[in-house]
Amino acid sequence: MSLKHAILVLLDREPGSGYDLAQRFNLGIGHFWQASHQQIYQQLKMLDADKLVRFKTLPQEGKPDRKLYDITATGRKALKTWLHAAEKPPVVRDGLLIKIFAASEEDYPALILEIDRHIALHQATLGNHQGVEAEFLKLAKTQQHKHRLPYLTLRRGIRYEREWIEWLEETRELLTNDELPAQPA
Amino acid sequence: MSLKHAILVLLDREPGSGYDLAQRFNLGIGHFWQASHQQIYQQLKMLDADKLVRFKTLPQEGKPDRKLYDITATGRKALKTWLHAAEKPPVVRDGLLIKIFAASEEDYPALILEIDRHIALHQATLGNHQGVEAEFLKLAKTQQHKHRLPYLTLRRGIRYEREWIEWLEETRELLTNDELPAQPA
DNA sequence: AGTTCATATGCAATAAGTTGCATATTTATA
DNA sequence: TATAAATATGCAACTTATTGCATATGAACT
Repeated sequence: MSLKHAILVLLDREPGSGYDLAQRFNLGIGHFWQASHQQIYQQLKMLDADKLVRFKTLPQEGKPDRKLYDITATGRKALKTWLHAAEKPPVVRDGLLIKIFAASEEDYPALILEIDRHIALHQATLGNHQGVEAEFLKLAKTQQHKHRLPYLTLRRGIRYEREWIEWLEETRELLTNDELPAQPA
Repeated sequence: MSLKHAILVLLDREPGSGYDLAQRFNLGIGHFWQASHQQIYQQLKMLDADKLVRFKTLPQEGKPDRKLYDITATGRKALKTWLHAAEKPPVVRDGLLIKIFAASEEDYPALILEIDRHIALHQATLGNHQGVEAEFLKLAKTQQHKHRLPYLTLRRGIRYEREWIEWLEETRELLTNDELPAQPA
């Protein structure tokens, strides 16, 4: 299961609490893996039961105690094994495409509004990604080299969003004018 | 839930058995929704309980009886309502990207083999999509117009696969030579 | 003074998807 | 002649993810 390994990867880079991990999922690797804090806490508990991670409790005032998790040697071994195993490409399940597939002309106005909404969402995500890229590009070449692999995955995120926007804009145009595409995809 | 509505969409176009639907998922709309036969049978049962579909049993010899499902008026109404509701963009969860993110140099050879495997998978899918597109392009313009929306979703599938292949090939190249990308994404 | 946000963890119920198994025949392939 | 593939439906167990709720405080906003 990949969520477990995503957590192991993050903890391998730097120990942290469930809360920390939730932030790293959002800000650091959200372009290829998303997880809610509920899911993260559940998985940390299971990873602990399997001895792949361990934690020490840091008492705090007012707030619940922080549990600082760290990967174990067993965890590192499991991670390495998983890293060398075959991975299935993700299954595609896209509700918006069902809607576009199934629409009739009376649905076009609503659909175009929905497409606009999605364009805005993807543009926002793209903007975030490009912000992160800009930070990376400011680094010295040696630092860039150090973070090259995360950067390669970010490039995938950027292109994914860009591709979405291009397709959505083209599709919006074709729906508006009820036309066929001028060329093959 | 979208799987239910994907089934309603297919039944709205043409009644069919669970088995038929599984084929249509594979061959017709697999580029934006995938479902196993087990899942389809489960959902058909629930859709029937909710009166969104109904079926008649067609006795057969040797094989189990075919249950020919059809959408009901209630089902059509539910479908229309869903079609006009907002849809969240699909969450991204990609195990291969975790692996690339987390790899160290000793993992590169295994990773490059895995990337090659994924390139082949995406190329096969792209080939299938392009075969379907070629069929579409052979049709007369009036026929093309009739199937324009499914074709627009297919274009998305084609570009998705193409984008994957481009990124995988570039990434493979950069990993092989341990280089940084020449330009921003 | 009241609301929202950030910090920090968690339970419980439900929904959605996967995996493995079971049955039974016909037709095509090696 | 044996094996696999296509036809046709389904149960059961399990895994994975979502949704809603609960708690408790400090800081910042309105």
